[in-house]
Amino acid sequence: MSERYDFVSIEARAKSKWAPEMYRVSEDRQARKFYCLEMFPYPSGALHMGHVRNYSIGDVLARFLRMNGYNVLHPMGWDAFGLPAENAAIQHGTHPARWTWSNIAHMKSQFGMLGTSYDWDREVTTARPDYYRWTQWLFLLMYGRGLAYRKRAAVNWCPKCATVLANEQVEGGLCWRCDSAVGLRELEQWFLKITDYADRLLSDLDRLPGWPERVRTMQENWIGRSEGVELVFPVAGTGEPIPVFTTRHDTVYGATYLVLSPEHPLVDILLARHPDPETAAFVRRARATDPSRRTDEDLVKEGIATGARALNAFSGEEIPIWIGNYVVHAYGTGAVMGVPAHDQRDLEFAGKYGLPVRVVIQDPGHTLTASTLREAYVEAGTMVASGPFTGLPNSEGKERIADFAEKHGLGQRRVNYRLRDWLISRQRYWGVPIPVVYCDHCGIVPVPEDQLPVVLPLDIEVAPGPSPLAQLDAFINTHCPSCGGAARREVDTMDTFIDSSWYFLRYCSPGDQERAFDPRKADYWMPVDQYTGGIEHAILHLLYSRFITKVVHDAGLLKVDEPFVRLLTQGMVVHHGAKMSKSKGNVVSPDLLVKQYGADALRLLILFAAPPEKDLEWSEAGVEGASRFLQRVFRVVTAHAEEEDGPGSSLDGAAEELVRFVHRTVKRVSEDVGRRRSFNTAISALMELTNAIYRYRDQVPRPHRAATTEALEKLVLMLAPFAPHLGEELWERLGNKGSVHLQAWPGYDQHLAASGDLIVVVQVDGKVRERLTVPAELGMVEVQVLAMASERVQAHLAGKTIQRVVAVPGKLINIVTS
RNA sequence: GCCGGGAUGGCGGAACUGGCAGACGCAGGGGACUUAAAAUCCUCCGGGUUGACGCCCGUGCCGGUUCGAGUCCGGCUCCCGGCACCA
Repeated sequence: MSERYDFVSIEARAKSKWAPEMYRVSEDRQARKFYCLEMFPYPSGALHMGHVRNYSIGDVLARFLRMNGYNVLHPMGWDAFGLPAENAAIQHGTHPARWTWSNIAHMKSQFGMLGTSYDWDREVTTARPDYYRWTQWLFLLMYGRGLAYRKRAAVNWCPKCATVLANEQVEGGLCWRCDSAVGLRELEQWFLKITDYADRLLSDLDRLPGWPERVRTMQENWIGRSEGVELVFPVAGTGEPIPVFTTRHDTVYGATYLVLSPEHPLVDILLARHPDPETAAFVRRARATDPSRRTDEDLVKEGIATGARALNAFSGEEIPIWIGNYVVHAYGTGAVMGVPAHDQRDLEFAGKYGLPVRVVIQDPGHTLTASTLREAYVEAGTMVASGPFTGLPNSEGKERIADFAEKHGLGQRRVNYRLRDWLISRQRYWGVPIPVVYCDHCGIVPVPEDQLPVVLPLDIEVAPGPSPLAQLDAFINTHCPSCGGAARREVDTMDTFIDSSWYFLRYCSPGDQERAFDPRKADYWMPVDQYTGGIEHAILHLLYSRFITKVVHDAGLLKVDEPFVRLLTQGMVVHHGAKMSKSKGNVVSPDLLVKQYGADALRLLILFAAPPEKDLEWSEAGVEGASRFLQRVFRVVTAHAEEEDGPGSSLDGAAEELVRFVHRTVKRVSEDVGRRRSFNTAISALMELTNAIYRYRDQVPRPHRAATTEALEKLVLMLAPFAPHLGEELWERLGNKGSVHLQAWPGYDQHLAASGDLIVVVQVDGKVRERLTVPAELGMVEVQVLAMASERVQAHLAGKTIQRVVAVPGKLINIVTS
């Protein structure tokens, strides 16, 4: 009666064997370092399947690289500030801190359950003063470098979260967290000048070949660089300059009007000069439209003439100035020139309001006429009706007009970005206090570094409505660090994305009391060699982290200026075709699965079922398959271990073939996990090896002892990163001492892996007609002779003339007939 | 509209540099063991055709390059993701 695979006791035994110091690391300049990082979780309550996937990937890599001799930094922590804690506090009458700490405790125990290999000595928690003190320090660093500033602006406001949001956190006009429609509010808020870094954030994407194309493209789109010219149109009569940004300055002779955004400062000036109730009403209405509807495609393009005119210095004409609801104030200069013939939007606008259309770029194919133009012509062509530039190809005209504008003070070349500065103020309690006080005498005064942290008071009541900080006099009232007089503290907290945009630096020296991170240690560990996390952070967290890293680099505190060398964005875990969520009722609990099948089976399945970057459709049957495989491994190792020791039968052909198979598998798995990060194929290779071992043992009366031991030991070593508990158990049962996770990754003999019999395909005219099993050492000339001798091949060659023979060594022979 | 990614058996997927399409697993059919079941093992499993050996077709669609295309090129269709009155 053979023993069954009892994962409950095996996993408990393995865990009891693992000491915390097993994965503890320090800087070792002799060893090759590897920083293996997974996005730390928000402590929302419990780990879900998405987490299991994320952290299984990271754990396999960390264990694999450790076995390969790397000094692996593999830390974990908690992105612990955030709104859900406040909402939970309101709902359940608890405190955000208590809710957060208890979630962390539970989730940490779940990590233990999964058997992940973290250096827990490096645990960071963003909501603890020993961490957020340095988040505040980072803010001061940026303030000192002119990268943090306060500005009154119309900002995104989520009514449900009762706070403002950064542009990146508004998705299609809706709040990224709660999907409420976002409105606009005119508020004075703190911003970080990420736009100063727009160019570098864009161009340095080229230095990230280890990132998925998809993510780089998304960041590229988000930054939205466009090259053009800012042309100045003076107001006729008064001469006030109206700069407009355009990428089509080659069409400037076709500009027949200007359009200002409703928020443009000149609008109020012109209105004051020529009061008109209709225009005033239009402006009021346009300004009140919230941003979610403003960028709506269905928004009707509307405008109104101001009556004022501006000079088109190129054509010498005076053209009307309009106000239009479709002009985005925050982009460019908030004013555009209207060229109906060569811009679809302008053509529609001109059509609606009877503005003149003038063709200035001619289609080389067929001649365009302004009166019959139904679609704007936006392709390349020859410039016409464009003064001295007439006759030029428009691409050349573009350069000439830009040169001309710069020479005559009519405008300048400019680069514009879609990216906006990062709004970081949040009208919420559970976050990092912005370390600033407001003094009637001195104005905005940053809290000096030696007075950090500005502690978030914990003795508060969280209730719906405004942040409790804003009502807490004991917090608000303070002294000015500069003049000592009475002053008020900033009551807003920081966007929690700041917390997570530098945590990878803190992991390098988590206990440092003197500074955010020790540069010597950070320079050792950074950059993160492999970062794993969800695609949903393609812009948000990943762009912010790149920005902060560059700032810290520029401050001379860090050698690297890109944080993540290689990025793996894992796909979602879906169930019944939809992302798992409580509201859809399709959630599968990892705890339950661990109870039913064990952590090893769960980890194995989640890596086996799909390549890491693809979405994974959850299947209950799959986990049974994974469990079945582990049982097969368990049974064969146990059977072998129980067999009498001894030489077994001699090293015959079958045993030799097994050894070759082992070496081939080690090669495959090493490449799949190491170079390709292809865990699903690595696991399938391990399954094939297991099948081969079974086949061998069935084939011979007494298996060759050494060959079988080698096969099983290597199988167990390679399985260990995926199924760490079973790996540990079986390593011991094979008679080995010490943890399997501290062993060296098995090597393989290149020659052995490439030796043995192989199958060469013989084609006639590209169609497979024969498969020859030949020794790998056999030359292709000999193989060709065998191929020609084949009856089947001969049958297909009957009556044909051989024209040529293509031979691919070790693979195929193709006999081509005429 | 622009940009990026994708489409392979009943299902998840494999085929890495142009060289055996469907590895590995799931589901299913048949069988062995068993009083029976579970577990385990063996076997079949893209379509058509054949008594059989085989032969023909087949990687979203149309065409091309090549001795040879799931893979490369051109043109489409559909799906997913990002951006979008950004001038």
